[in-house]
Amino acid sequence: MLKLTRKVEYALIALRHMQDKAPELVSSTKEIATQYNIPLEILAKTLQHLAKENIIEPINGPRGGYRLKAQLGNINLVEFFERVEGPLGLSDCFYDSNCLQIDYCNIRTPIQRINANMINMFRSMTVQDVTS
Amino acid sequence: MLKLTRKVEYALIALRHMQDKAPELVSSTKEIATQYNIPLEILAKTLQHLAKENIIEPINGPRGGYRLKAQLGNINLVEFFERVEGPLGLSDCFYDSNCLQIDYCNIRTPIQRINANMINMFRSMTVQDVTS
DNA sequence: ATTATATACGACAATAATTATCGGATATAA
DNA sequence: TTATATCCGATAATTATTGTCGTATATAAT
Ligand code: SF4
Ligand code: SF4
Repeated sequence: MLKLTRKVEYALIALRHMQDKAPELVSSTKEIATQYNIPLEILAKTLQHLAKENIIEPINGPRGGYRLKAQLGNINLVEFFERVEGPLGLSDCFYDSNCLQIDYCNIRTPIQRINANMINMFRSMTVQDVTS
Repeated sequence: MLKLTRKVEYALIALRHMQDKAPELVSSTKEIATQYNIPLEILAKTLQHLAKENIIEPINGPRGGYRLKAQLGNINLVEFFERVEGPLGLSDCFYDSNCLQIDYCNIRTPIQRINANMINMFRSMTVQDVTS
């Protein structure tokens, strides 16, 4: 409960890896997968996803890879999580309404309050807070 | 990602239900399951669990059920989540160490910092904040 | 041009976590 | 004695997450 997914962790590991280099240098999927012991194919998908989101920039061909494109300090963690994993919330009912209890639920309002606290907390941090 | 489990939600719904009654009145599993449209057997397990944790008190036999035993204002949400669902953390490595990346991970420290923020936030609220 | 290396991407498979069900026991008030 | 309720282990179903495979495309180096 309340855990990050591996995909988010892999993304953060990769971003920090790129951040640690001079900005013009590229990092290949294989290089990152090897260094951090991450399954190559999954990391590849994750990086493709980050590229589609314009967070990193792909360089095709041999000696290719990715390098940072976005300013990590401008992406707060809520935005980042949602761009990587989709909608965020302590309960489904905040972005989807097929909860069987939704019409009778007596905790929805208080949970929403707590959810707002959590969202605010993550929004107060940026990806850079993880990669530095 | 970052969602509560149904079990936790069912527990909170039930606790709020009990809290809304005079303290000496009992609530049966069936009564709660019906009113909130929760699968009976799952709710039963959940309430048995809460009883073992001394959060509610079981009354056996016909006209039985449960009533509140603990002071909900004394149980913070971290404690509650952990008593209902086990150890809490944004990543496994804070309570378990079979993460394949653990020896190479470059984000463990910052994630731990963020985890601490999250834990502090949940610790600053009590079950009563949900049930009132 | 050819080759080797790298990303791109859809479809699929395996695993793990969560959620739900079943069967039969014990306690007790009426 | 009976009906109602909790108790509890075992198991099944479902869903979410995580991982794999095959093939296509791009491009730098030779
Ligand atoms: S309606 Fe209530 S039970 Fe359903 S997801 Fe929202 S908070 Fe949870
Ligand atoms: S070691 Fe790193 S990758 Fe593994 S669980 Fe901890 S933070 Fe996540």
